[in-house]
Amino acid sequence: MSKSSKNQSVSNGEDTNKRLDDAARAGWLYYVAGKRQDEIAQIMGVSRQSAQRLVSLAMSSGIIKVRVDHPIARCQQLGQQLRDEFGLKYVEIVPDDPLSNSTTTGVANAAANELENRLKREDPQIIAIGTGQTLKATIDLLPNMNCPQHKIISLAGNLMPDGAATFYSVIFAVADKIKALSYPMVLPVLASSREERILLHAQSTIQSTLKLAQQANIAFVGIGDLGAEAPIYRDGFVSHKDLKILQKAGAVAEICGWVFDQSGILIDGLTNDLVASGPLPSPKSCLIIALAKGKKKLPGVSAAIKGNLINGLITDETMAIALLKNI
Amino acid sequence: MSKSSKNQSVSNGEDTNKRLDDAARAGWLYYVAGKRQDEIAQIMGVSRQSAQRLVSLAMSSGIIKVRVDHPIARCQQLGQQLRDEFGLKYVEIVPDDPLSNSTTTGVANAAANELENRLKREDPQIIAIGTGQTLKATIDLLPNMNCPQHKIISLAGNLMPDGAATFYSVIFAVADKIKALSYPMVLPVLASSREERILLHAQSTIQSTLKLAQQANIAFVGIGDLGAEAPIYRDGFVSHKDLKILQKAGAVAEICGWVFDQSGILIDGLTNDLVASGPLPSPKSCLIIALAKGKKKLPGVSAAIKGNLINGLITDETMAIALLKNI
DNA sequence: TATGCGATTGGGCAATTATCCAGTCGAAGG
DNA sequence: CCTTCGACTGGATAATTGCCCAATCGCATA
Repeated sequence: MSKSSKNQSVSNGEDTNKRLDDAARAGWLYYVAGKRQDEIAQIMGVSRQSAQRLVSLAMSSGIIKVRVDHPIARCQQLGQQLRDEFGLKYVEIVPDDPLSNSTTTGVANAAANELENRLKREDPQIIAIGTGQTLKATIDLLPNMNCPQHKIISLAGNLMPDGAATFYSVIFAVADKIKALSYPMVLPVLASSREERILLHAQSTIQSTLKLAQQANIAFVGIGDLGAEAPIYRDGFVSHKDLKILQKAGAVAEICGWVFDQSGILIDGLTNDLVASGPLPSPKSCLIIALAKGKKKLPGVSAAIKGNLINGLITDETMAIALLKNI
Repeated sequence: MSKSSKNQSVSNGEDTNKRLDDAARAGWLYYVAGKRQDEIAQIMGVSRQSAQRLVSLAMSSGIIKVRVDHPIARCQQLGQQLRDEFGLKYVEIVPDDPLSNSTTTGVANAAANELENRLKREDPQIIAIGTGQTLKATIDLLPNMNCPQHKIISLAGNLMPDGAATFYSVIFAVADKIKALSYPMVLPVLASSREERILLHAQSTIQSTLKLAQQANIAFVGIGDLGAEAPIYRDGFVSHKDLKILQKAGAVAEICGWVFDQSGILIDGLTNDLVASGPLPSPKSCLIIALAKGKKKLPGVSAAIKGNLINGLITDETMAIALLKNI
């Protein structure tokens, strides 16, 4: 396993490996063995500052994974209430973080945890993945694994309107990390016309990916709001004009590009006619977990639950409380 | 972040829960959300010192679990060499810790990790557990889980010679933590005579436990040295005189009370005639992982491998290197 | 060989965290 | 009602960690 890998770059490769190796060792000594940084420096024969840098690198490069193994009562209770109230199959609530406005911390960790659990299963799983910031953060938190028995399916198109492959990395990163078969959707998020969509979907590779997506056991999706800063607008998938039209039509959010109203009903006739993603998996056969944090997503989450678009949720306390208040 | 933390009063349950809950939240904010302790203090409405205490409690009480997700090259390589050289099925090497003489750090973590992986499986596992300090530390590191599908079998007697239940806690603690069926061996480690052993083993509950132990899929055992500070002597299971006799007879170590010589061959006729533990599971059907760290255990580990008593090993770099040198 | 450039290093110091300690609170008991 | 005891608190302070910066190193290029 640890053979000297073919050097990819003259200056990097070997060197970077060595450094990460040292970082891992330093991180181990610090977090597992409980050494102080100056002790680590002594053990590893470097200066204290270098030891500090290694420990810090270990943490920031994700070598060190931390999890909290305690049912935080309030979160547990909120989760149970949500399950009961809305008939959700899976709910995970993470603690609030009032001083931060990150929309991923915590939620991404919890999602990575659940995803990892799935991946540890021996029976082959078909795992569908949407796109978005939170999903990206989730994958970043995933450890390296070896799971050739599973299949990872991209649920949404991965291309930017100009053909660039920005979000590509989500599905590729995950496949790379866990050594599973991956099925990306090499498509734009929205086709430029109904005809194009038909053409795109006629491709045999896309056909089989779409088919697999319908058989997914579990799906992780983000929920995009449709406010002024809507991700699909900000990322250039829909024009400002189209965004306004969607808002007028009562659209509150989207999942994998599928736009829906406050009752969770897909809005026909507008951008939904162009969405290149396949239909969302059926909540009857698939656990569809939405990752959502932040006030802006409340209407979307609420609607997605009402419309039975999702049957699982990972969010934070504030959202949980708001959902329960809205009943 | 090493010393202190001993306040484990047996007082008010409700109160302790609340405190642990707060600790979990503080730990989450600190390690997952990356807040500073004064921010946590502000968020949770306590003084900075109290926040510090909560974070510290979260860590020392094991609510916070840390793992290193990186193949440390040197350890990987040593592990592979050991697998190849001795035909072991499972080897895990943890980094050295030259400044500490703990015999559990690292090894216990790695064992807890492997055990946890097993427990996450859905197909029912029969998991056998020996006794000893390292096993105890391993269980302490295990998170709470819910695995009613598995069975946990105690491999060795759990009673002190005077009937006290000192090591009881290992098997009970594990069963409690993971909600699995547990089969303790309510026996002394050594019977006082051959006749007593027959009597003890005739009990139907013991019978079924012994039978289950033979069907184990995986076993975690410690290796006890038989030097002047031999655990089975120190803990009062054998007298000083018997220890001397065993040493004279060429005994180098014991697993679950079964004493063997430097070739890993069980020594007949002495204390082995009194061992209340059932026979060790067969390495043909069971993955028997020994947990061993520390120079004193080298002869024992080497012998156990030679005699095919074990087919798995979790140890540290020093031991690994020493084993490879001994070939 | 000299030179430029980016990465790395360790000193110095600020920020953060850990611990000491005396005072307070509350429960248990006289 | 008072005392004792143990746990908890916050102020003060020590210990540890994080970061800036100038010096240096490694290396590719002129």
